[in-house]
Amino acid sequence: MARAATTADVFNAVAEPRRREILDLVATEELSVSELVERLGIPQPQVSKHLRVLREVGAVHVRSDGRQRFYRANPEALRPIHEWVSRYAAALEERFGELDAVLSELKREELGDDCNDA
Amino acid sequence: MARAATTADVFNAVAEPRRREILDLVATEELSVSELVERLGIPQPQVSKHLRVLREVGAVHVRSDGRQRFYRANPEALRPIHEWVSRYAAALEERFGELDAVLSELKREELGDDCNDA
DNA sequence: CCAATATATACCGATATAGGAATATGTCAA
DNA sequence: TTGACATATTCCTATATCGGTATATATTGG
Repeated sequence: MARAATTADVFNAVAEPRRREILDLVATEELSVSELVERLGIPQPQVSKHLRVLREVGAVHVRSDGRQRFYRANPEALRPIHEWVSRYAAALEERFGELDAVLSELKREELGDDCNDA
Repeated sequence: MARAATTADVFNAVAEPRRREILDLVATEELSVSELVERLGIPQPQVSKHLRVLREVGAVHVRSDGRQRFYRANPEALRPIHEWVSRYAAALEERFGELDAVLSELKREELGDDCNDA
């Protein structure tokens, strides 16, 4: 067996930097394929193919208007990623806390090291 | 060019479910390869290969003790994912808010619909 | 109907897998 | 040294890409 399909789940879908870029572009506003092509600076077929992957994992919604198709991000599809990584978020923030502790320690030492067990 | 290497970045590394499973296992406690093999129920070479990928993106730390190697997760490596998906977290939580609103609405209707603009 | 526009799909080539089996490396013990 | 144990690496095959090019499928306007 080879690697899992990019359409297997949203983790695989957004492992591709271009697709994250596309999601970021359509996160706040609806964009047509042409507009995406223009902003990304890559050939239209590639954009369509990336959009297909994003569609198949539900990461984008499409609205047809004439011959244009407007895409927008569907953050709900990112929930599995958010939930998974959130289990580590505490540790990440704890690390910030540790950093703060270290900095405080350094600052205390800097102010005067005559405070050790004296 | 084919797909990006799994070792290219942490997004690709954790796109593989087994590797997320491994990270989850070593998130709270240090585990040897044998213990991982036992808990995952997959052949040892595969575990070692997954661990190698996780190592190469810095997602795990290793400690050698005799002939054993103990692995533990390094949440810091997940920060890019956390930061990226956090930009969508607001939308996700907003949706929770919407859901709450809908539920409240349903509950209010259930309690008595004679309260509408009366 | 025909042409032009907007988008999607098909085909091709190169590559990086993931899984399985076998083997290599490293470490302890007798 | 020899053997057993723990782990890493190598070789193999099948597959699912991703990029590029060409083409198919709407949809609109004249």
